[in-house]
Amino acid sequence: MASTIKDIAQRLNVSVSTVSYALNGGPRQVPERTRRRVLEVAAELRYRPNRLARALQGRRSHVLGIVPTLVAPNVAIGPYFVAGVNGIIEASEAAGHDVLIYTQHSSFDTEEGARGLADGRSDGVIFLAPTIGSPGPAYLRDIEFPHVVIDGDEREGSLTFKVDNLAGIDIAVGHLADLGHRRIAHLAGPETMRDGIERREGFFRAMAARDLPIDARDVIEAGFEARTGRGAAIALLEGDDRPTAVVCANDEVAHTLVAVANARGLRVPEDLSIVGFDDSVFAQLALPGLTTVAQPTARIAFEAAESLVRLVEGSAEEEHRLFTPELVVRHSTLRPTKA
Amino acid sequence: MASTIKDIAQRLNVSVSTVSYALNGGPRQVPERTRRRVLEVAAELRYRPNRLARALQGRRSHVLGIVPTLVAPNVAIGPYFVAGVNGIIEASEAAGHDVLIYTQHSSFDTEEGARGLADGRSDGVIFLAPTIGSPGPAYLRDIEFPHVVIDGDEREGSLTFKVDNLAGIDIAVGHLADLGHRRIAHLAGPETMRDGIERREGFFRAMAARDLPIDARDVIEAGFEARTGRGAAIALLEGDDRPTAVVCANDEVAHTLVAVANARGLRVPEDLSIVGFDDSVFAQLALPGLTTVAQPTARIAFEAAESLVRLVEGSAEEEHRLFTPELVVRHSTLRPTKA
DNA sequence: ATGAAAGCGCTAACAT
DNA sequence: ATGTTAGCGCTTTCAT
Repeated sequence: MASTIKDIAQRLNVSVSTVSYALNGGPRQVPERTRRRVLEVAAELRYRPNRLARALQGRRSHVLGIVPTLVAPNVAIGPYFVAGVNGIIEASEAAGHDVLIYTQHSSFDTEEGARGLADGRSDGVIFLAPTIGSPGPAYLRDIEFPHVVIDGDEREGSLTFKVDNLAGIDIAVGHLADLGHRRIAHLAGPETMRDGIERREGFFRAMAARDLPIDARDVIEAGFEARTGRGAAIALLEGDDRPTAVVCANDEVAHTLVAVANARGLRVPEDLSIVGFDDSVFAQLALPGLTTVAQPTARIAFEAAESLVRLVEGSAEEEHRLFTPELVVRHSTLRPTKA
Repeated sequence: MASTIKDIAQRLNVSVSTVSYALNGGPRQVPERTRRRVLEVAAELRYRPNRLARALQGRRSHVLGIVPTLVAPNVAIGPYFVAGVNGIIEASEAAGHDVLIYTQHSSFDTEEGARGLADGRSDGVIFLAPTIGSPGPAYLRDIEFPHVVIDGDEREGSLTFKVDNLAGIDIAVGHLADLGHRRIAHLAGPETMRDGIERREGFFRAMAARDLPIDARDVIEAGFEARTGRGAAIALLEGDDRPTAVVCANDEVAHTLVAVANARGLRVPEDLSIVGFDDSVFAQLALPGLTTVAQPTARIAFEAAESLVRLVEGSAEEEHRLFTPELVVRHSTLRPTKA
């Protein structure tokens, strides 16, 4: 059995409050001599503070919760998730918080499940790319539990952080159009996620803005994962009448498209130009290096976590931050070869 | 202010115990009628259980802690860490636990810091590739706090899980030797980490077992990251008298070596064969596809987490599991070209 | 059947 | 200066 401040107090014949103050160095003064003896006995007894008890009493756990998207069993392995978690961890560490990952993600889709988030174990939570209509953020807003949303809906009462998807897709399409492409396709993200919807919308707008026609066969839902994108990639490339360039919903799908294209004997970028979205760690390692719309995922998450910390501490400025993406040109895009 | 069972009890003029039993469905019987009314009022008051209080009382938090290695600020971004965390999350979810990442990693290197791990917030912790001599595992063993160690020292009193590094390097060297390479180099991992040490040791043994000489210039410490490996890669390749093949401490270093080799005008695998270690997600996407020693990182972590759960629950079998790696041959290795 | 009360380990307000 | 005590929200033993 681990020892407690009570054990220390008994050994020294002092009160628990004295021990508590000695251990914490305040707020009440404790004579140096007593303080030292407390510390000695604490070491001797291998005392370690129970942060659970402290959190219960102080109503502060110093933990930030992360609610992963409800997408797949392997969420935690995607580069987007990883970058986000990394940013959150960095910010948390700086703020003296630890990070709790709510793993029971299958249940967060119901209010029932969302209730489990505000359970005292975290001071606030971060939704990482919640699916559209997920009741979590709305529920937490109702009960006024501190939370921020990354890449989700900009609802009132929630702090939100996301990349400017419209602008991102616009520079992607612009880049391809500048190279001379006219038939440009889009492997779209899931309709169940904000980023998916906005990028698709952005594609339509960017094409329209340039008076570029969109072939009905050229917009196919591909999801956000390699696994889900394969079928769409195959469908897009079958037959000889195909686009000369593709804007993908994210890098993972873009990599898959490269692989599928290669398997079909198409060379990238000579026969097909491909643009990704995210600039995940893979993008530069891949062959060819992927031209992609870079979003500062880790920094977005970092700032979201920082805001959450402020929110927890009471300085509650509502904000909806939009981060500006940038095009990174590598080697998966080229002017179309004259047929 | 969030409502508590006390609020519910007052509203209904029943005792808190009745409410508690009604809410939890036991262990004591509560008349159906009362039970329903409790549930109604609970919903009305937006009651949600405080798991902190429950954990304090029940001495079980249902949280597994992860202690990341003390390596770099960006630990959480490496594919190894990611795979490990993913495995842990999967296992935790299945066991009904959440996952707490202890982010204050700068401090775990001292016993002082290690003490902060057994703070009641987690039922047990998982060390993910702790540095050699890190006092954490030893300390937790002393205070008998449940913990498991992945890719660390096999110390008594701790459950350990790791890949068979010696065997892994042996098949890597064997593969290269079979191809006909004789001058094989090793970009070694850090001496501060178990995997680094064992793989280096494995390299010496595997070479000796095949009567292959090792040039003193051909074993260079490169760390486990792209950042740390670059210098070593450059040093290894400078001059014309260089090895024909290199066994790298892990995939990240191998990818860096490929990049450095390309920058020097060397083609992989024609001019230089490269073997990695891990089979991280990058390995197959990279160009050329990386020949590497695959270790089931996620599964190792998964099983470690499962064992930890059992340990927490009292079935304490000491174990030191060794997982068998496998060679995955892709396109970064080839027989040496006759000079 | 159900209420009262102890106690998990801690902090801090309230004595003295 | 320091001790006593009331909670934080919950579970569970002990009474009734």
